[in-house]
Amino acid sequence: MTMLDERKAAILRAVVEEYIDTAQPVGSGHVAKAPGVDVSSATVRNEMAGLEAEGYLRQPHTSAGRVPTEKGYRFFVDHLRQPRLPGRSAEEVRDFFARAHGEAEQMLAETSRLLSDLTNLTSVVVAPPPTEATLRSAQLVTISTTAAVLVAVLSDGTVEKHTIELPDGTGDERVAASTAHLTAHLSGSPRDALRPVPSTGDAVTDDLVARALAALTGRPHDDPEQVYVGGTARMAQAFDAIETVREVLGILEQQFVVVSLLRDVIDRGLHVAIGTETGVAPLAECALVVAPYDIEGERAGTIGVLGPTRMNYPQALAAVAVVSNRLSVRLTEG
Amino acid sequence: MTMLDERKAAILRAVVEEYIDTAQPVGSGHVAKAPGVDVSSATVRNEMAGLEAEGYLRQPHTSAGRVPTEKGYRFFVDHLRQPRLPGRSAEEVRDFFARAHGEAEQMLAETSRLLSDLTNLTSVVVAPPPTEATLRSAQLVTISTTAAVLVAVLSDGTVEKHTIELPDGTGDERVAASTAHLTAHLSGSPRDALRPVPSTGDAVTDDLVARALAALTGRPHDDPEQVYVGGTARMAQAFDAIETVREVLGILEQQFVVVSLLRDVIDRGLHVAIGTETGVAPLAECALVVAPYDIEGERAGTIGVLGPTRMNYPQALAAVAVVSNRLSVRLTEG
DNA sequence: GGTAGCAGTCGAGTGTACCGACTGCTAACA
DNA sequence: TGTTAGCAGTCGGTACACTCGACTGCTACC
Repeated sequence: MTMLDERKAAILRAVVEEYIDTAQPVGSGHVAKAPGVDVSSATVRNEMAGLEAEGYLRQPHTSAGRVPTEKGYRFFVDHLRQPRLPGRSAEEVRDFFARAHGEAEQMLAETSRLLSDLTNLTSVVVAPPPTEATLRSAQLVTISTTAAVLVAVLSDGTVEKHTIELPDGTGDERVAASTAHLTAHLSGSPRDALRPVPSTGDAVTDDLVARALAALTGRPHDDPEQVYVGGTARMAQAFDAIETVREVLGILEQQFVVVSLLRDVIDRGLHVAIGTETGVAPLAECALVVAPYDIEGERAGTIGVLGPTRMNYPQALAAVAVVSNRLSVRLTEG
Repeated sequence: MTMLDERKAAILRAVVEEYIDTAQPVGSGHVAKAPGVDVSSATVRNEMAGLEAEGYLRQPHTSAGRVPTEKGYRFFVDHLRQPRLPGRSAEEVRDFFARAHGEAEQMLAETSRLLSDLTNLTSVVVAPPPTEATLRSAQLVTISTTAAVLVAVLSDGTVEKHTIELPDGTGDERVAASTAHLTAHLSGSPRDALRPVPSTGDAVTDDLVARALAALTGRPHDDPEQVYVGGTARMAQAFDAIETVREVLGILEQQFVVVSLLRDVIDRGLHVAIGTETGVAPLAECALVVAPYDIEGERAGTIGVLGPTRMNYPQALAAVAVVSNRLSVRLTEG
């Protein structure tokens, strides 16, 4: 069922490659000239008819060449031998991670740009979800007579910030007391399961402590997983139907959709989702290449590129794979 | 020179309004029917010929209607009576700021979405530049045996985070000592002019303190002013030339360009920049409506919308004005 | 089983004619 | 003098016919 004889496979590959290159339906004549296909155009025609019957190819109109279907692209990527990144790009990646500096957030944003540059596609980088880290420190800092900032540092190095309104008549000493109290009772606790803290014996201080705790506990619908999208302009060159561009950009603006899209694909064990495989209707003409990255061996986040179904899969797969590897190393080393 | 008699002004206004509405060159017949123009199409033709000679209008082809030039749009916006936001939109803004919650960053990101929704245009929100705030607190928190996080809280409530590598053999007590030392000597100092701190008498601690200070002092090319761009998909409906969309999206991806563009416009004392007035070549077919917002009476950041030159200026001006006002109030109150 | 060649299909490109929406101009009019 | 009606002219857009070229499927032959 999923098997094709050697010759059909070669012909299918030739069609896909040519179509990726030219974006034009490809005819038997071109295929016959392709390397790896050593038969006449007539034979190619016969085989292509078969491939069409089996759903790998499709004819936009009678008397036109063939275009790959989703199934055709799927076969193509499934039978790709492991692709390598061209030397120049590999070097670019190396350079990037050698020069890379700064905090994780910034690195991820720049990684998005890198991916987009490498592949000439739109790129998506999903930051690691809020970890199950433990609290290392919680500090209240007075900002004005009525407000303070609660700064919480987690064991994974992330920092959370919340603005807290000060109860009337809170002096510096009570703020300090609260900080001490919070740190004493909370440090080491898992971020997601903070225990209530005992009373301090002072009502105002208790109030302040409660407010801080509430800020840490109740996280309403903030905390949307952070996602960095880069190279959206490239979407506009990929399609000539402006309507398609609009729809895809619309999807990309909905961070939540993007995040769950990537997660879904990964969860299904895929590296590539083609057209309707993405499960998102407006992306019917797009394909997505993804890879997870790790921090200290643990699944952390996901990176990927999004482009038209007729994108350069070998290049995209190679770029995503290499970048996710390097990124894992970089983030693990710190 | 910049004056037009009453009738010409009415005709120009009619042309601009009709063109904004239909995106089609408008002919004398339509203008003659417009409210406020009570002359025949023949007279309109005569006047339009004049307006064209003076550079307010332009004919795409002989035998086509007229289209406003930049100068035409400029006259139109300069002679707009102060526009009001339609009731429904005003309500939307009110609701938004009533519901608004969370930290400043998140608010700005959501404000960008709001603006884009109100105007159906691409929106840009530039966060306040790093302030001249003073340091309130600097705390080092150990994350692992080799790394710590430096958390600095500024008087304006912002929090800065830097990862610091720990010198070999730094124990908790030295980290604590460093924190104490930094806080003691730096709190109250302006963020941008941190003084060197005296030695602690311990070499390792001094090393650690120096590293923290370096992290605070040396900010290489991080710190690009934060900017939130929303509704880029709407750019794709605004133009039918895909090439234009691509160019504009390309510009919007360069945060630095966007930030300085807005700043330039504000500095020139403008609220609206039309076409080449933006000073950015690829935006020749775009117009930008901007307004600054304040925090406690001080110029803080800028908001704006970007759209085609034939955008709905009254709506855009009203939306930007109202949102910037409300935002100022909201950010000042805290 | 593979191939050459032929008949047939259909999109894309081209030239022509026509229609409609304009304009500028001129002559009449208040 | 300023306004208007009407007319001649321009030109983009659409419809249509036609050709051209790139395909295909099929059949007959090797």
